[in-house]
Amino acid sequence: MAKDKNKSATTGTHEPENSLKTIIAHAKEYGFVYPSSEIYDGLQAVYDYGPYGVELKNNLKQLWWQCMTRLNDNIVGIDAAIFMQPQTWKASGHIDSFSDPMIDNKDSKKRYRADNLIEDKAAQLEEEGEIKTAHLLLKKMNSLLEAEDLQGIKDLIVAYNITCPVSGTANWTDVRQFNLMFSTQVGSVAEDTTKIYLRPETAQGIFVNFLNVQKTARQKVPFGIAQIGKAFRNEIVARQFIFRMREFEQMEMQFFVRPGEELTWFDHWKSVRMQWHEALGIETEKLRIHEHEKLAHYANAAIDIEYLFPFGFKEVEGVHSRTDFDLKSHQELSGKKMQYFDPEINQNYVPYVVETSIGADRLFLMILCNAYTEDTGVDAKGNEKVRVYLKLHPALAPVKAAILPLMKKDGLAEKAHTVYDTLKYDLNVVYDDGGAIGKRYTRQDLIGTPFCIAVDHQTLEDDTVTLRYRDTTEQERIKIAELSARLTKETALKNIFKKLDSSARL
RNA sequence: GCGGGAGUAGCUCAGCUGGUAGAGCGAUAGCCUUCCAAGCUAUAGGUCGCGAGUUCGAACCUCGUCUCCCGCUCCA
Repeated sequence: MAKDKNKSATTGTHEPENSLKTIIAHAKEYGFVYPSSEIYDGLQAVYDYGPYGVELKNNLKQLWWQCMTRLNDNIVGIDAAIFMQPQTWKASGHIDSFSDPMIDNKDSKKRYRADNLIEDKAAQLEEEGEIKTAHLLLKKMNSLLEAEDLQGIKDLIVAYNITCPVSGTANWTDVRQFNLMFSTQVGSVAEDTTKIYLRPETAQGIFVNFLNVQKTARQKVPFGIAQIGKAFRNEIVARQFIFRMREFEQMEMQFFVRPGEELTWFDHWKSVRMQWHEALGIETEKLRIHEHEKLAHYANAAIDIEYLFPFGFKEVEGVHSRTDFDLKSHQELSGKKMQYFDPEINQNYVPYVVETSIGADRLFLMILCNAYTEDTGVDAKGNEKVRVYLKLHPALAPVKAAILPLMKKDGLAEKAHTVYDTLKYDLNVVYDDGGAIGKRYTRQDLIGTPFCIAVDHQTLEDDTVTLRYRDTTEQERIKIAELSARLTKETALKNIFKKLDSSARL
């Protein structure tokens, strides 16, 4: 990309609008997202939220939480621990499927699961009539896998002259274990420790609590459990800013239904969640549904809701029909019944589960990308300039209003402080009297503050102020006494979720 | 993991064939100013990503390393 030597932060033309670089730079410059431990060069795929970032993220979480638990009287929340008894991950399949021996071919640059390569070779040998050799190979492989002897597996691949299907060569790297779960240990004495994992998804905390919640919240199937919490995955390649992080936050809702009714509910949640994204103000053209062709081991139907990020359509939320896989395997491994007695049909069963799972960080990124706006106009001197602002829904904006005295003198600052004081109990507002008022308006535009309140000389006479709208920069005069009610109304989360009718009853 | 590109002040960048760092903007304080990054004055800020090496001398050359971006790969 050609560099423009005359570009500056204020005149604006730089990377194409909405390029990921622009978003990252804006997020860092204006206090939304910083690289983690940046003074030490950061840590790959880990980020921290700054003062405005955390406000925006909290607003998003709150919106999701209220849409789930308030709009649906049969959805309740929990907050489960990040650490769980390790058996949990055995039952969920994460220990088996999240840890694979991988090998790369140096010529074709292709990566394979080492065990798959060997199995393919065995199948080929069998076809060629070398049944004994094939069985011996598999036997060797299994004992090596059990012993976690990665070098042995590499040796086996070399010994049997297994080649890359693409390049045809046997120029392999070493076999490496890619364990996608982070582990640590409980217990302070080294010999006495137990290996535990940082949860790779929040869902299992819901499943293991299924009966606790059902009984104590006196819920009847169908009902749902919602949770917001951190999850951790040791991604091999984690990139694209906060899109794929090693530590991330999920907002999941597991909806328990009668067996056989799961696909109806799956369709229900699919459309409810899609409506939710539209209610946030995302244009329909930037959203799409991706149907899964290859289903995960636990699912019998699955879709992703994708958003058109600067780097293409990518998943923001998943809706999965997880069948009774999770509850059933917990039932088997723990020996505890994970069943519900349904009085309507007089039957005991393991409920089926429909899951909605959205990444809070991905949602945040979607909202940020979608809000970032560059308008070209002219400045006070008549030069062309680019006005950058975040077109955030007022209910989501980190700061709801800024109170700005036109000047510091003539008692305007003092008056503005009293306006600030009347609003601070109801809303996240800021006071700013530094520099010219135009600069202060711009500062607020850059962080997406929907309203600016200017205190001028007329205010001293009649107790009115001007209310400036971020998107149009237009102003209206309003009585100070009416401000609180007006702003509270305009910035209420209710404005978003009252558009939704997601009642989870059919 | 592979290939390509990048890293100098908060931001955007300049810094010639090696000679111990600059600009604009921003920030802060004051003055001025009744409304969209205005003006004047002053102040703060950088072991040139980090570590080695070559050299009398390294932001600049060499090697290593970390981080980020783009493409592929992988992954939910």
